[in-house]
Amino acid sequence: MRNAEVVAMLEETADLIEIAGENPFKARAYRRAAEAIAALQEPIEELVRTKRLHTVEGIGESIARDITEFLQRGTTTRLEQLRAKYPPQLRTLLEIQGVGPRTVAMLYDRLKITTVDELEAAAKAGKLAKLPGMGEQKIRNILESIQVWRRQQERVPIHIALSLAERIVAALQELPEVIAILPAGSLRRWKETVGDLDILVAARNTQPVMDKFTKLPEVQKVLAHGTTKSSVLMANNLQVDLRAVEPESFGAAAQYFTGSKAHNIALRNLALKHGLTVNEYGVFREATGEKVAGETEEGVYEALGLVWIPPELREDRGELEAALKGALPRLVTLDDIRGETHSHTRWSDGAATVEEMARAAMERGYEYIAITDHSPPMGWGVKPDDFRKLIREIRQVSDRLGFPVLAGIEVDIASDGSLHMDEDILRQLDLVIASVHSAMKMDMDAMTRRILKAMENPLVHIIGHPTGRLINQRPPYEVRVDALIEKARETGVALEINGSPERLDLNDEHARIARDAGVLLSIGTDAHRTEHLAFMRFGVAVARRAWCEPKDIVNTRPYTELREWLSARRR
DNA sequence: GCCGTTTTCGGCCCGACTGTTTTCAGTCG
Ligand SMILES: Nc1nc2c(ncn2[C@H]2C[C@H](O)[C@@H](COP(=O)(O)OP(=O)(O)OP(=O)(O)O)O2)c(=O)[nH]1
Ligand SMILES: [Mg+2]
Ligand SMILES: [Mg+2]
Ligand SMILES: [Zn+2]
Repeated sequence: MRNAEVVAMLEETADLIEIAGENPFKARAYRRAAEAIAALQEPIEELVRTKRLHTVEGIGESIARDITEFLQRGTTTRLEQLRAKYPPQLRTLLEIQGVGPRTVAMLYDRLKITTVDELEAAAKAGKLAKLPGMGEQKIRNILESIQVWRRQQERVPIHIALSLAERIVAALQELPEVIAILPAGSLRRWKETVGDLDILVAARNTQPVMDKFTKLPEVQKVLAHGTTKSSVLMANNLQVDLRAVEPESFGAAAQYFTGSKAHNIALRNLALKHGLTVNEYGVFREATGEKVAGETEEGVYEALGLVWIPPELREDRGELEAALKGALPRLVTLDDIRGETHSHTRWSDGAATVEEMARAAMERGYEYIAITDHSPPMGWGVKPDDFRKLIREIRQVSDRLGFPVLAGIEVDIASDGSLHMDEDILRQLDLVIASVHSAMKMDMDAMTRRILKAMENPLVHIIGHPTGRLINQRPPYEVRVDALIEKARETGVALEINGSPERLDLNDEHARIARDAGVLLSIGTDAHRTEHLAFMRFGVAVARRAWCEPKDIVNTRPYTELREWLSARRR
């Protein structure tokens, strides 16, 4: 599958078109095509082979020709011509805040600057001052932006972003002018990582809010400071954008600031078809300018003939079409979750006892919890003899508490696809999660075969964290997720949405494909301490972004139904 | 470059902030 390469080619083409100063709509066309292919689940080669490239929205004759040529010779004539004019390493300069395609082109045309270091040197040597439109302030800003660029950090995982946002919201809440606050952007959409924090406030008098926001104690640098919008860089190098509107526009502003950008553009295009125009202040009739909505988000969507769309779905992946037809899914909620399917205790690498985990589950209002400690060969795995004792303890605790505690295991899948635990023990267990923890550097076919073999084992109920990725730390191991999904459909084995915020595995996109295939999913927190049971909200968020309804999630089922599913696998 | 319940040509989301501009281009959300 060469989709990622094609996406990179199209993005480079788009960037270089902009730098070259060609029609910006052409650049947008290339960018839209890149997005469409990034969202594609099928290998692009297959689309080319079966002559279906044109069926992809945003791919016409020229881009189809580019893609075909790229797959044959690894580059395109279009790209070669652009590269001859502007070297591709110029694209790095675009990462510097405030430096866009026009500036990059001028820096190259006039000074042959191609790297950040050269730009810095030229600025310090006073060479930029000769350029048109380059005043002292602009040069100072570029130098400062280069420093920020050098410290630039990766995208922030959602659980960290949530707590940072809470602190800022609390500070803004103190301001007397603030009537309402809403953390928006990718955070409100529950994306797994966020690039910045986007916070919306309602206020009658917005200027003092902006003034006080830019003077918050943790602010390292003020990037912009206007009457309705400001941006700051916090001490931890996280950017925070604040937008303020009057209460009459709060709904429209919430819609705008929640995004995504692609959703906004699609929504605004839909409005135009109805003679309406949408901005962050409201929905207006194009002809008269009359305002028809804006105070609430529901009102904005309603004015366009849509039902309100949950933020998690706002990615322009079919949600507008579904909302038009009134066919949005009834997304699963935290309240729908009836129990925990993946947890650890001191018997392996957890911090709590079986009883503590069970009591914590009861406190959450669950109907059941499965204790699923590790198997060998991990050093902390429970050895077969100890596992018999662990099972006894689980039964005793369950009896004592009068609360269903399932005896489970997270068994390691060996390189050959066999399970690292005695079969007689697996038979005694109520719930078996099988997952990969070792020998992750296998080639794609071998890894896929390994997991498929485990799925064919009738003792296995769930495949845990199916791709093994750790957010910002480790890429997924190479595996054909579509093959796992197909096998899950065939066998009835559930795939896990691991809700541990460093994993979130399956991710939203894979979980959506699984759901569309009718595959059952299990949301487990992989709790290693009692507090980790609260990670369930992150797992639910992934499921919601995957369009999952309660019926798609096995642990929305009541205890008896869960037991029926578990034993049905064994027959 | 793409696309079509108004179009095969003429649009393409829409607005805030900044710096250097004397009326707005560039960049970003
Ligand atoms: N209409 C419109 N809205 C935009 C545009 N760019 C950004 N927005 C809106 C939608 C975004 O969700 C919101 C915040 O912008 P961000 O750049 O912070 O993006 P977002 O938070 O979605 O993703 P992030 O995790 O920050 O990369 O502003 C745009 O070009 N047009
Ligand atoms: Mg954002
Ligand atoms: Mg932002
Ligand atoms: Zn685990």
